[in-house]
Amino acid sequence: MARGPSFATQLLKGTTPLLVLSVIGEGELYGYEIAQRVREQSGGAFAPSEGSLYPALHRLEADGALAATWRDSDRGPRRRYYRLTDRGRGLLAESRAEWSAFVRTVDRVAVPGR
Amino acid sequence: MARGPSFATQLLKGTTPLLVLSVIGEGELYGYEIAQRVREQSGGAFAPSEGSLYPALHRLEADGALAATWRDSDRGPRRRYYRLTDRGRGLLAESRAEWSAFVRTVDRVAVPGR
DNA sequence: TCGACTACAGCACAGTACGAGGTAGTTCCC
DNA sequence: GGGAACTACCTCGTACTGTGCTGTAGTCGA
Repeated sequence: MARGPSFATQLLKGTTPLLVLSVIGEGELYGYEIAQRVREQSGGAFAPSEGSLYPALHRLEADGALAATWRDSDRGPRRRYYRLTDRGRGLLAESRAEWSAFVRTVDRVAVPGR
Repeated sequence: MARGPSFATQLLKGTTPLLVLSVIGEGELYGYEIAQRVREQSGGAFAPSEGSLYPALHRLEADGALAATWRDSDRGPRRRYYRLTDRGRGLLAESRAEWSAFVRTVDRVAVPGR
């Protein structure tokens, strides 16, 4: 029957930068912690894997939206802390606006009675 | 600066089946017409390219969500008309529910004050 | 005859999510 | 001291999907 990935899995594509920027907007965080925040705040619905989280962080850093610094931990391996740059704050605002517009448009086509 | 595709382009990934099922739910349509409907109803925001529309239709047909028949046109090439099957109607309802849940969850993480 | 539009299809390419694997430090318990 | 479990980062191969381009083919108007 040509079973593919679930609909929800496909929807997830593209929202990672928005989610990541959003949680980092709350304060300086390191990678592992970002994944936990997203998982908690989404009620367990979103659990970004390491294979998608770390590349996304690197892309955002390369784009100048995030700045990062290594710091030792008193318990466990060292951590790479990320914070929003001015550019990142701008990108977050833009991304939120684009997300809202996107939702309105999909609803207009796909959800009856709107 | 590692410029990639726009945020909105990435978001689009995964919504195609929902949009396609939705417009076909309004009545039997052929491929080219489906693209036009989506474009019109989205106010021009979404314009599915042929390279993504036709594969999506074929996938949905292979999944048993759509049934199709060839018919001659009185003007121009023949057309392949698609209609929802019972399975397709079920999938449309499911997809709408998943979409709504997905939006609520993203909003919870990414949109402040909700 | 030529261009524009309709209508379908296939291909190479690009971007992203995931799973699996690797490295390395700490903690706890037997 | 040995092993499991957890923290924490990273990279690789794979799968899926959207796009642009090309191809085929019919109709229509200048």
